[in-house]
Amino acid sequence: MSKTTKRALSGCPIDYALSVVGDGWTLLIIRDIAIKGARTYAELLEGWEGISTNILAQRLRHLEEAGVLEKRKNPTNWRSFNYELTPKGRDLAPLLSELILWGGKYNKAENPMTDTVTQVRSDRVGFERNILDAESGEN
Amino acid sequence: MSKTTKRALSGCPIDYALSVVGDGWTLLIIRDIAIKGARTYAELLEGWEGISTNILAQRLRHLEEAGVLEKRKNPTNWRSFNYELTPKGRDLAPLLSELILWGGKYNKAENPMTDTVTQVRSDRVGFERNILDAESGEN
DNA sequence: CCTATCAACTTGCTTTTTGCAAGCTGATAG
DNA sequence: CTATCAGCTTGCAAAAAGCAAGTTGATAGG
Repeated sequence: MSKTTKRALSGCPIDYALSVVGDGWTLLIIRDIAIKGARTYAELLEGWEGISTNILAQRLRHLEEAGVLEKRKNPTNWRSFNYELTPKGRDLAPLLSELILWGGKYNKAENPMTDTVTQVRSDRVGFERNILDAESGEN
Repeated sequence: MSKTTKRALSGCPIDYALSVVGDGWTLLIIRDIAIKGARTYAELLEGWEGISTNILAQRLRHLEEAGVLEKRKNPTNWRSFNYELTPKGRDLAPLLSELILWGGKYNKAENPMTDTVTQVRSDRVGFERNILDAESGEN
């Protein structure tokens, strides 16, 4: 299923959404940026699940091209870059909410992120505002 | 990224959710059942995007094992089966809403499913109730 | 200048997953 | 006892993911 087959062209909004964020890694990257506060390439590499470096680079490029992320110079470390969500990326906040609620409801494993589930359950609006209102330069 | 690596075990609800519905095809299958009303293997094969038969079989097995789908005999055609959403599967309705809203907002292609986007925008509760209240035997 | 540093990638190769076409299965209608 | 047909399997080629090691390039320190 190549990236630009009938998939994105079917015109179905679900299909379009999945063509942008529908692979196994993309929403974890967005989670790390939106919730965990990861910003640099190195921070994203260290995520809990261990994405490999070539795949991370590829996905970041894809997300930039899709207008979900923006790469900008880190103001304090000249050789580092910050990946930030664009408004389009921040608009994924409600999707994250639903993933957290559904995952929190049905995942029976031990849960280090119980606090996040609890937060979304008790104050979904606040959770999403944290993501939506994130300042990132101008945008 | 095998199906049962650290991914599902990280305890993160997003990670768990993605381990169940996070690949490119799964949510399209759920869309076809929940929205398009597809029920049989053959109907699912004919979806707009053209999933291949071995992958469809694999995904259906995975979704059954995860408790999202249920396979039951078709009452009118003895050699056919119906795939139906379980309560866990129907609980994905809000996730579909968000995908549709996000996809509808940012997809700039021609859009055969504009009606669905419009419906979710104007009556999200009703849209989700259609999925959540679907009768499917006992459940 | 010139060399070491280090964040951010690339590259090359192996393993896994996907895609496609063709074939198998098995209950029943005729 | 044979054809049918929905629902799959199987085999093989192509694409994607995973892993380890190497490359790049601006600058800080000598």
